[in-house]
Amino acid sequence: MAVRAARTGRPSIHDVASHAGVSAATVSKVMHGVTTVKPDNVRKVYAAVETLGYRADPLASDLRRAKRRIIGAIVPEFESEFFGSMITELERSAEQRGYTLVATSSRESQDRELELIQRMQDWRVAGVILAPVRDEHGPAARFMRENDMTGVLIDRVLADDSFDTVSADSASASAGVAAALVEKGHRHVLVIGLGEQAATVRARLDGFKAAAIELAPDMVTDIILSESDVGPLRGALHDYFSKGSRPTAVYSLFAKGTLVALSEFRRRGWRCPEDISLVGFDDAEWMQVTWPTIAAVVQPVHSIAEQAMDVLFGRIAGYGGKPVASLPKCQILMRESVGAPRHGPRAGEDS
Amino acid sequence: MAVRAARTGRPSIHDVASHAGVSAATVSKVMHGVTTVKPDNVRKVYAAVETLGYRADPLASDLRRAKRRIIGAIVPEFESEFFGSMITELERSAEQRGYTLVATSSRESQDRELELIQRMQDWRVAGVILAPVRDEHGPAARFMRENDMTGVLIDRVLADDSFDTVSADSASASAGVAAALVEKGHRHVLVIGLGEQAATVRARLDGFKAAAIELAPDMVTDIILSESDVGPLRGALHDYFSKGSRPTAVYSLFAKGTLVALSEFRRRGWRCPEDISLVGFDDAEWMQVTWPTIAAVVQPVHSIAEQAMDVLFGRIAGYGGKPVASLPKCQILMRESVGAPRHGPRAGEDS
DNA sequence: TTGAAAGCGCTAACAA
DNA sequence: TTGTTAGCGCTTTCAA
Repeated sequence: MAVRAARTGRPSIHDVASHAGVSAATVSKVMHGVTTVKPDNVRKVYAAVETLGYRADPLASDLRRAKRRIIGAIVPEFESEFFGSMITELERSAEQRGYTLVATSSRESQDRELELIQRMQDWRVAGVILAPVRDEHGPAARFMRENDMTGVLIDRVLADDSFDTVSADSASASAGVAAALVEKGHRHVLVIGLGEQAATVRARLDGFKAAAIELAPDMVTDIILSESDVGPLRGALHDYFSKGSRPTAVYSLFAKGTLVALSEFRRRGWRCPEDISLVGFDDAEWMQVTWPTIAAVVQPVHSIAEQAMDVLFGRIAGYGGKPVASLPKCQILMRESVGAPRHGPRAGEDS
Repeated sequence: MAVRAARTGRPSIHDVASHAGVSAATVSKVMHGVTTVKPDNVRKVYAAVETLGYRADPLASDLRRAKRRIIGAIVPEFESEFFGSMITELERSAEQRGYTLVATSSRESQDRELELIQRMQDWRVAGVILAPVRDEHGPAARFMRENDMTGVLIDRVLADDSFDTVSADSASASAGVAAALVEKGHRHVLVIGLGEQAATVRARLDGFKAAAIELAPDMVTDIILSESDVGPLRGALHDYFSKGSRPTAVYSLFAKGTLVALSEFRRRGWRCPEDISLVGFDDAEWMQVTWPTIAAVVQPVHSIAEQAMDVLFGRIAGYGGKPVASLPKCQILMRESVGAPRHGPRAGEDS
């Protein structure tokens, strides 16, 4: 009796069957807890499983059932704390339900985003969590629509009428930032963002402007949106200050922007918050240990992941209601980098 | 003629076959570029593929070939820049060779590490890149050995005689740090690390001590190793300073330690580098934009990933030589957080 | 309560 | 040059 299959070197369900003196079908039943198997056979099967070290091949099993217990995830990058913890949470949640998460990175490329969603489709994943590069109208989302894929859109998205969406309530977070800045006395704020992230930029910008105007009608809001990449933003920001613009605070709509702003301040010898205040989207561990500590909008990563998976598995189970749009709230951590505006020239400036 | 398969809703190879008026085998041949197919049939198959939007199911294909074009990766966490870029690089490299990377996180747990490697085995992946929680003797590596899995160990590992290993040359990097600190005039350095990461801690520590003693025989090296977690380290570090120890520099052997050190300095009102110098393993984007900029050892992420994948695919291709141990070099960025030791009491200290 | 048979989507051997 | 046949490892009727 061959104890091991010839090809893979691992015992198959047939090896277990012959070892236990039953059929493969019976083994399958035992493995799935079907109760109509004679107790004696159940025992024999378990014994065989034990001695052979048998473990089912989930992919072969999925093939037959025509339903893969795999959830695909596509995020714009792996390098940030935000998406890193997002993947961690999604993975945990998927595994809790007996699924495996296959996480991929679009590396901020819409072309790659499309390739990835196609691969997910090729893999016949049960569902997809897509964090698009730009917004809910990107190529991947379109592909999902055209191919009736089941999935949920997260992060850089607004409400959509084909898919459920979950994203931080950027608008209200921005309103909170505006309120905090106004309260400190700021009346001239520079907002920087990435135009590429169409969905969220709009919400964050509108939320800020609306609240600012309401709370301080004399508020001046400058805006720098870099279309494609972070590089141009760096230049635009430098030009902006070089032309003499002197906002008392900068609000960055995305994580890298906060770094770009800090870098520009450093270049000019400006200190936070003495010379200029700074607050940005996305918290990071380092922000609470540096000098100064950096004020940040904390996105509810856990809630986003949890809610996204909840509705995704609802859809997988066949729920057919209209798409829902969730907007879990952010938290604002006003740290040292935000102070009252100073009067008079900054460090390194002539009168 | 049924254009779509009943079960998955997607056309199968048989749909293409009947649509093109050939057999499934012929379609398969065309898809694989076999040249013994009549040009006319090639054209017909392509046409059918086009109109049906056919794409092969890679998992079904792999099942039959008894070889999955999947590489599994297990890293301790997704949240750090280091492992984030590592996954990005591994993914890129795997895809270049026509494989899909399935990345998972052990969340710094050895139990989970074992479960994950078992799942990789269940999935019959072609190979595994394992970044163990602790070292090359962990449960996952043992499982790989016992089950003849093909894989490569990276990061927190030393040379191994079952598996190829790739990790940054921690010892020489630490020697470089020692040299730089000695050169600045430091003669009392505190080194902090995580005992849990047995493999790298040893190399980094030994490298530092050896070089320090050689370059400055009067060097005093204090060491705090927190066994399990970062939490205890925080306490130990606080106690250490509270007891009056006054090194002029701190060298952190791991990324989080750098944050813990900064946090402790902040708590005491000490400034870098005026009151104490700081240098740590692992660079991060924020380190070059904060005040002060933080000195760091930059690990060669790209090289590690590239070399690991090179040797992994060599093994997959059947190469049977003895395991190799690669040690790509680190780069040391000595930034503002490292200065000459000051004389006299620090800020906030009596006498 | 069981197992033979069929088949998920694909590929590989072989005969024609 | 092609199609038939026989599976990969598993599940699922369905007849016994």
